Amino acid sequence: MPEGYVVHADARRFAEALAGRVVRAASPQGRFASGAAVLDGRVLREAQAFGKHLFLRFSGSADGARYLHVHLGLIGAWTWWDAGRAQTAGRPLLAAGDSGVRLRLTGAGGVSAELRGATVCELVDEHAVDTVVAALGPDPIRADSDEDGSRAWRRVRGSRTPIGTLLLDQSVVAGAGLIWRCEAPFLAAVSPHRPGRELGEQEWATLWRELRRIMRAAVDHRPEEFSLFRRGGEPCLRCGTPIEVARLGGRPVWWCPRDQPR
DNA sequence: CTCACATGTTAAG
DNA sequence: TTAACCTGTGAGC
Repeated sequence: MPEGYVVHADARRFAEALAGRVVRAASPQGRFASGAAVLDGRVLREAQAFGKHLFLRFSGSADGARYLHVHLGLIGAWTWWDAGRAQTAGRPLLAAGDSGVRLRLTGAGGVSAELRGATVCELVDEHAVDTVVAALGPDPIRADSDEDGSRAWRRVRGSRTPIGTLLLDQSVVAGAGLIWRCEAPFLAAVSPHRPGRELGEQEWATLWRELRRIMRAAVDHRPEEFSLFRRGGEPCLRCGTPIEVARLGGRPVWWCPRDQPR
Protein backbone atom coordinates (compact mmCIF):
# COMPACT_ATOMS: atom_id res chain seq x y z
CA MET A 1 0.00 0.00 0.00
CA PRO A 2 2.69 2.50 0.81
CA GLU A 3 4.00 5.37 -1.24
CA GLY A 4 5.97 8.15 0.38
CA TYR A 5 2.96 10.04 1.62
CA VAL A 6 1.93 7.07 3.78
CA VAL A 7 5.41 6.95 5.30
CA HIS A 8 5.37 10.68 6.01
CA ALA A 9 1.97 10.36 7.67
CA ASP A 10 3.32 7.56 9.87
CA ALA A 11 6.42 9.63 10.72
CA ARG A 12 4.19 12.51 11.76
CA ARG A 13 2.14 10.20 13.91
CA PHE A 14 5.23 8.81 15.62
CA ALA A 15 6.39 12.35 16.30
CA GLU A 16 3.05 13.38 17.76
CA ALA A 17 2.09 10.28 19.69
CA LEU A 18 5.36 8.72 20.83
CA ALA A 19 8.28 11.14 20.54
CA GLY A 20 9.81 12.19 23.84
CA ARG A 21 8.45 9.13 25.59
CA VAL A 22 9.78 5.87 26.85
CA VAL A 23 8.71 3.15 24.47
CA ARG A 24 8.20 -0.53 25.06
CA ALA A 25 9.23 -2.67 22.10
CA ALA A 26 8.34 -6.28 21.32
CA SER A 27 8.40 -8.63 18.37
CA PRO A 28 5.57 -11.14 18.86
CA GLN A 29 6.25 -12.76 15.52
CA GLY A 30 9.91 -13.09 16.45
CA ARG A 31 11.67 -11.89 13.33
CA PHE A 32 12.89 -8.73 15.02
CA ALA A 33 13.29 -10.09 18.53
CA SER A 34 16.88 -8.98 19.03
CA GLY A 35 16.22 -5.48 17.73
CA ALA A 36 13.11 -5.10 19.87
CA ALA A 37 15.10 -6.12 22.93
CA VAL A 38 17.60 -3.35 22.19
CA LEU A 39 14.90 -0.69 21.74
CA ASP A 40 12.74 -1.70 24.69
CA GLY A 41 12.73 1.02 27.33
CA ARG A 42 14.45 3.66 25.24
CA VAL A 43 13.07 7.11 24.48
CA LEU A 44 11.93 7.91 20.94
CA ARG A 45 13.71 11.15 20.09
CA GLU A 46 12.72 11.85 16.50
CA ALA A 47 10.78 10.45 13.55
CA GLN A 48 11.60 11.34 9.96
CA ALA A 49 10.69 10.13 6.51
CA PHE A 50 12.84 10.38 3.40
CA GLY A 51 10.93 9.14 0.39
CA LYS A 52 9.58 5.70 1.37
CA HIS A 53 12.12 5.24 4.17
CA LEU A 54 11.19 5.81 7.82
CA PHE A 55 13.84 6.52 10.46
CA LEU A 56 13.08 6.58 14.17
CA ARG A 57 15.90 7.91 16.34
CA PHE A 58 16.02 6.54 19.86
CA SER A 59 18.01 7.54 22.91
CA GLY A 60 21.50 6.10 23.05
CA SER A 61 25.08 7.04 22.36
CA ALA A 62 25.66 9.01 19.19
CA ASP A 63 27.99 6.41 17.69
CA GLY A 64 25.68 3.48 18.34
CA ALA A 65 22.96 1.87 16.24
CA ARG A 66 20.14 4.01 17.60
CA TYR A 67 18.06 4.42 14.44
CA LEU A 68 15.24 2.12 13.47
CA HIS A 69 15.09 1.97 9.67
CA VAL A 70 11.85 0.70 8.12
CA HIS A 71 10.85 0.25 4.49
CA LEU A 72 7.34 -1.08 4.02
CA GLY A 73 7.86 -2.59 0.58
CA LEU A 74 4.69 -3.45 -1.29
CA ILE A 75 2.59 -4.88 1.49
CA GLY A 76 3.99 -3.56 4.74
CA ALA A 77 1.94 -1.34 7.01
CA TRP A 78 1.83 0.26 10.45
CA THR A 79 -1.40 -0.27 12.32
CA TRP A 80 -2.09 2.24 15.07
CA TRP A 81 -3.97 1.42 18.24
CA ASP A 82 -5.22 3.68 20.97
CA ALA A 83 -6.78 2.14 24.05
CA GLY A 84 -7.50 -1.08 22.18
CA ARG A 85 -9.09 0.54 19.13
CA ALA A 86 -7.48 0.38 15.72
CA GLN A 87 -6.84 3.87 14.43
CA THR A 88 -5.48 3.20 10.98
CA ALA A 89 -7.54 5.18 8.55
CA GLY A 90 -8.58 3.98 5.14
CA ARG A 91 -7.85 0.37 5.80
CA PRO A 92 -10.07 -2.40 7.11
CA LEU A 93 -9.61 -2.83 10.82
CA LEU A 94 -7.57 -5.77 11.91
CA ALA A 95 -8.57 -7.91 14.79
CA ALA A 96 -6.38 -7.41 17.83
CA GLY A 97 -3.66 -10.00 18.09
CA ASP A 98 -0.06 -10.84 17.45
CA SER A 99 -0.47 -12.35 14.00
CA GLY A 100 2.38 -11.23 11.80
CA VAL A 101 3.47 -8.43 14.12
CA ARG A 102 7.20 -8.03 13.58
CA LEU A 103 7.46 -5.02 15.85
CA ARG A 104 5.10 -3.41 18.33
CA LEU A 105 6.06 -0.06 19.84
CA THR A 106 3.95 1.08 22.77
CA GLY A 107 4.07 4.46 24.50
CA ALA A 108 3.35 5.10 28.15
CA GLY A 109 -0.07 6.53 27.26
CA GLY A 110 -1.22 3.27 25.70
CA VAL A 111 -0.81 4.27 22.06
CA SER A 112 0.89 1.57 20.07
CA ALA A 113 2.07 0.99 16.52
CA GLU A 114 2.31 -2.47 14.97
CA LEU A 115 4.50 -3.24 11.99
CA ARG A 116 3.65 -6.05 9.59
CA GLY A 117 5.03 -7.14 6.24
CA ALA A 118 7.92 -4.69 5.97
CA THR A 119 10.78 -5.39 3.60
CA VAL A 120 13.30 -3.62 5.85
CA CYS A 121 13.22 -3.42 9.64
CA GLU A 122 16.67 -2.93 11.12
CA LEU A 123 18.73 -1.02 13.64
CA VAL A 124 21.39 1.15 12.07
CA ASP A 125 23.83 3.89 13.01
CA GLU A 126 23.86 7.46 11.74
CA HIS A 127 26.30 6.68 8.98
CA ALA A 128 23.96 4.08 7.50
CA VAL A 129 21.12 6.59 7.60
CA ASP A 130 23.25 9.07 5.67
CA THR A 131 24.09 6.42 3.08
CA VAL A 132 20.43 5.61 2.44
CA VAL A 133 19.43 9.27 2.21
CA ALA A 134 22.36 10.12 -0.05
CA ALA A 135 21.17 7.55 -2.58
CA LEU A 136 17.74 9.18 -2.85
CA GLY A 137 16.64 11.96 -5.14
CA PRO A 138 14.77 14.95 -3.73
CA ASP A 139 11.57 14.15 -1.85
CA PRO A 140 8.77 16.49 -2.99
CA ILE A 141 7.12 16.21 0.41
CA ARG A 142 10.08 17.41 2.44
CA ALA A 143 10.46 21.11 3.14
CA ASP A 144 14.22 20.86 2.66
CA SER A 145 13.96 19.39 -0.84
CA ASP A 146 14.54 20.81 -4.27
CA GLU A 147 12.29 23.87 -4.13
CA ASP A 148 12.15 24.50 -7.87
CA GLY A 149 12.81 20.94 -9.05
CA SER A 150 16.17 21.85 -10.56
CA ARG A 151 18.05 18.99 -8.92
CA ALA A 152 15.66 16.37 -10.28
CA TRP A 153 15.59 18.17 -13.61
CA ARG A 154 19.30 17.49 -14.03
CA ARG A 155 18.49 13.77 -14.04
CA VAL A 156 15.45 14.15 -16.29
CA ARG A 157 16.61 16.56 -18.96
CA GLY A 158 19.19 14.33 -20.61
CA SER A 159 17.51 10.98 -20.16
CA ARG A 160 16.13 8.74 -22.87
CA THR A 161 14.02 6.97 -20.24
CA PRO A 162 10.28 7.71 -20.26
CA ILE A 163 9.24 10.28 -17.66
CA GLY A 164 6.76 7.76 -16.22
CA THR A 165 9.69 5.46 -15.46
CA LEU A 166 11.97 8.22 -14.17
CA LEU A 167 9.32 9.22 -11.62
CA LEU A 168 9.51 5.72 -10.13
CA ASP A 169 13.29 5.82 -9.86
CA GLN A 170 13.94 6.70 -6.23
CA SER A 171 17.32 8.21 -7.07
CA VAL A 172 15.56 10.74 -9.32
CA VAL A 173 12.52 11.53 -7.16
CA ALA A 174 12.09 9.99 -3.71
CA GLY A 175 8.70 8.83 -2.52
CA ALA A 176 6.62 8.71 -5.68
CA GLY A 177 5.08 5.40 -6.71
CA LEU A 178 2.61 4.07 -9.23
CA ILE A 179 -0.11 6.53 -8.22
CA TRP A 180 1.81 9.76 -8.66
CA ARG A 181 3.75 8.62 -11.69
CA CYS A 182 0.33 8.63 -13.39
CA GLU A 183 -1.46 11.49 -11.67
CA ALA A 184 1.29 14.10 -11.88
CA PRO A 185 1.92 13.72 -15.65
CA PHE A 186 -1.84 13.95 -16.18
CA LEU A 187 -2.05 17.24 -14.28
CA ALA A 188 0.92 18.54 -16.26
CA ALA A 189 -0.54 17.33 -19.59
CA VAL A 190 2.57 15.25 -20.26
CA SER A 191 2.50 11.70 -21.61
CA PRO A 192 4.28 9.26 -19.29
CA HIS A 193 5.84 7.68 -22.38
CA ARG A 194 7.80 10.76 -23.41
CA PRO A 195 11.54 10.52 -22.77
CA GLY A 196 12.82 12.92 -20.14
CA ARG A 197 15.03 14.65 -22.67
CA GLU A 198 12.00 15.60 -24.75
CA LEU A 199 10.29 17.50 -21.96
CA GLY A 200 10.45 21.26 -22.00
CA GLU A 201 11.77 23.00 -18.91
CA GLN A 202 8.37 24.59 -18.39
CA GLU A 203 6.64 21.22 -18.61
CA TRP A 204 8.99 19.84 -15.98
CA ALA A 205 8.38 22.86 -13.75
CA THR A 206 4.66 22.22 -13.93
CA LEU A 207 5.10 18.50 -13.32
CA TRP A 208 7.29 19.10 -10.27
CA ARG A 209 4.93 21.71 -8.85
CA GLU A 210 1.96 19.33 -9.22
CA LEU A 211 3.95 16.45 -7.70
CA ARG A 212 4.72 18.51 -4.62
CA ARG A 213 1.16 19.73 -4.30
CA ILE A 214 -0.61 16.38 -4.58
CA MET A 215 1.93 14.39 -2.58
CA ARG A 216 1.85 16.91 0.26
CA ALA A 217 -1.94 17.04 0.24
CA ALA A 218 -2.01 13.24 0.48
CA VAL A 219 -0.04 13.32 3.74
CA ASP A 220 -2.83 15.34 5.35
CA HIS A 221 -5.77 13.57 3.72
CA ARG A 222 -5.32 10.05 2.47
CA PRO A 223 -6.77 10.12 -1.04
CA GLU A 224 -9.62 7.74 -1.82
CA GLU A 225 -9.97 8.35 -5.53
CA PHE A 226 -7.66 9.27 -8.35
CA SER A 227 -8.02 10.74 -11.81
CA LEU A 228 -6.37 7.86 -13.65
CA PHE A 229 -4.94 5.29 -11.29
CA ARG A 230 -6.69 1.92 -11.86
CA ARG A 231 -9.29 3.51 -14.13
CA GLY A 232 -8.37 1.91 -17.41
CA GLY A 233 -11.26 2.10 -19.91
CA GLU A 234 -13.21 4.64 -17.88
CA PRO A 235 -13.81 8.09 -19.37
CA CYS A 236 -11.23 10.76 -18.62
CA LEU A 237 -12.67 13.18 -16.05
CA ARG A 238 -11.50 16.11 -18.15
CA CYS A 239 -12.39 15.15 -21.71
CA GLY A 240 -14.28 11.85 -21.63
CA THR A 241 -11.79 9.92 -23.75
CA PRO A 242 -11.31 6.35 -22.47
CA ILE A 243 -8.29 6.11 -20.19
CA GLU A 244 -5.57 3.87 -21.55
CA VAL A 245 -3.47 1.40 -19.61
CA ALA A 246 -0.25 -0.33 -20.57
CA ARG A 247 2.94 -1.58 -19.00
CA LEU A 248 5.84 0.80 -18.66
CA GLY A 249 9.04 -0.37 -17.04
CA GLY A 250 7.31 -3.63 -16.15
CA ARG A 251 4.52 -1.97 -14.18
CA PRO A 252 1.13 -0.54 -15.13
CA VAL A 253 0.67 3.05 -16.22
CA TRP A 254 -2.56 4.89 -16.98
CA TRP A 255 -2.92 7.99 -19.14
CA CYS A 256 -5.40 9.97 -21.22
CA PRO A 257 -4.39 9.75 -24.89
CA ARG A 258 -6.06 13.06 -25.67
CA ASP A 259 -4.89 15.23 -22.77
CA GLN A 260 -1.44 13.67 -22.73
CA PRO A 261 -0.36 13.28 -26.36
CA ARG A 262 3.00 11.70 -27.05
C1' DC B 1 -9.43 -24.45 1.19
C1' DT B 2 -6.54 -22.33 -2.50
C1' DC B 3 -5.41 -18.55 -5.28
C1' DA B 4 -4.66 -13.91 -7.01
C1' DC B 5 -3.54 -9.58 -5.70
C1' DA B 6 -1.60 -5.25 -3.30
C1' DT B 7 0.48 2.44 -3.86
C1' DG B 8 7.82 -1.86 -3.81
C1' DT B 9 12.56 -3.36 -4.45
C1' DT B 10 16.24 -6.47 -5.54
C1' DA B 11 18.59 -10.10 -7.76
C1' DA B 12 18.83 -13.39 -11.24
C1' DG B 13 18.28 -14.76 -16.22
C1' DT C 1 12.08 -9.05 -18.33
C1' DT C 2 10.94 -12.21 -14.65
C1' DA C 3 10.77 -14.07 -10.11
C1' DA C 4 11.08 -13.81 -5.32
C1' DC C 5 10.09 -11.77 -0.92
C1' DC C 6 7.19 -9.53 2.96
C1' DT C 7 1.63 -10.48 4.92
C1' DG C 8 -3.42 -10.00 4.86
C1' DT C 9 -7.66 -10.01 2.34
C1' DG C 10 -11.27 -11.31 -0.60
C1' DA C 11 -12.97 -14.11 -4.39
C1' DG C 12 -13.97 -18.54 -5.93
C1' DC C 13 -14.39 -23.68 -5.49
